[in-house]
Amino acid sequence: MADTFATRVLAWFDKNGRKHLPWQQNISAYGVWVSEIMLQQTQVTTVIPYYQRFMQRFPAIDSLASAPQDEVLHLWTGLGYYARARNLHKAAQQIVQQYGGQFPQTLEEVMALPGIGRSTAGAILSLACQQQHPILDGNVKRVLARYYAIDGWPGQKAVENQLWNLAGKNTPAKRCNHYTQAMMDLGAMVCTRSKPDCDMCPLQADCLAYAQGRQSEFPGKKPKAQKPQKSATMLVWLYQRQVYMEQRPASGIWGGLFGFPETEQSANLIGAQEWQTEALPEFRHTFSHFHLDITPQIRLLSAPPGNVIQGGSGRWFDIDDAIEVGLAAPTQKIINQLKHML
DNA sequence: AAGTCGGGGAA
DNA sequence: TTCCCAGACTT
Repeated sequence: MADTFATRVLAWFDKNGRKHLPWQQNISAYGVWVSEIMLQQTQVTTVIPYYQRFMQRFPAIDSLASAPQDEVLHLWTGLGYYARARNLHKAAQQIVQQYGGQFPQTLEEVMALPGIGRSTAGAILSLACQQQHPILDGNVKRVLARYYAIDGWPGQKAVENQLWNLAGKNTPAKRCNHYTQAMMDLGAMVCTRSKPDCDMCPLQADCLAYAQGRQSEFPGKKPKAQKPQKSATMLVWLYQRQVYMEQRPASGIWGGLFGFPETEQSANLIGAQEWQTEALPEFRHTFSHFHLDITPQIRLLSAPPGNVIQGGSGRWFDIDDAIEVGLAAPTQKIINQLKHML
């Protein structure tokens, strides 16, 4: 093979790579950073509208740093992995304090920011600053595991180390930004999880998986575990068109988001007030590691809630107003159902 | 090394 | 249904 790995990948990129994504226009470290965080474990088509809204509201690092956390979480509502938003917000404040609002330019400094690991740091500095760093996201893992026929699940340390070495070996000094984008595009568009389009691949000639007809065997699959099933009742205190929600603890599931009280614990927060109950349909919400069957239960109050909820730390929200705090997807779903019913 | 942390698109 | 996606952090 006359051309090197990187040369072929770059030639493919020039013809077929993605060059019109929102974060590829007027490239800045900040925009690339936001996009990389949103894109962690999240597909491009899902991210694009979130990215647009986020950048419109927070066009620069200092505007993000000075915003209330609730507003940041609000713009993350429905995107999942809310620690990403909390870390992004915290990191913006660190950049203002430690670097005068300028995004740091060394791998060590960038990796020290919350929410940024080695791959994301490499991607930002490569894409935005033309620095030569390898990345190892899901796309690159798949391309390299197939090209070199690397056995084993990349979640295992030894396999991951092997892939990092190969990623570093192939990352060129010239056009490293295009190479980084090219590897992600190749994994997303050609070397796909199922039915890879090998006839369009610039690496076909010496891809070991292709030569052996074993594309589907790489990368090795994660050993699958049975997902536990849990259930929860969400109490929807309702007065006219207002609902009661409490902010969840900063860490743990749905950290920092607002949600309905779960189980019966808030029943004793109510005074001698009368209410009517009304059931909403039960539905299932699935996390990466368990199923949650949710039973929403409306408790319709007949008198103003002014001093009804006594021990609660929550707030009342009018469902017709813009609720500018973070909400988990099931919470948003229940509110939408309510708006339809009432 | 294993567990935690969301939600949705695709097969 | 199951898999897994531009992963990082905690224990």
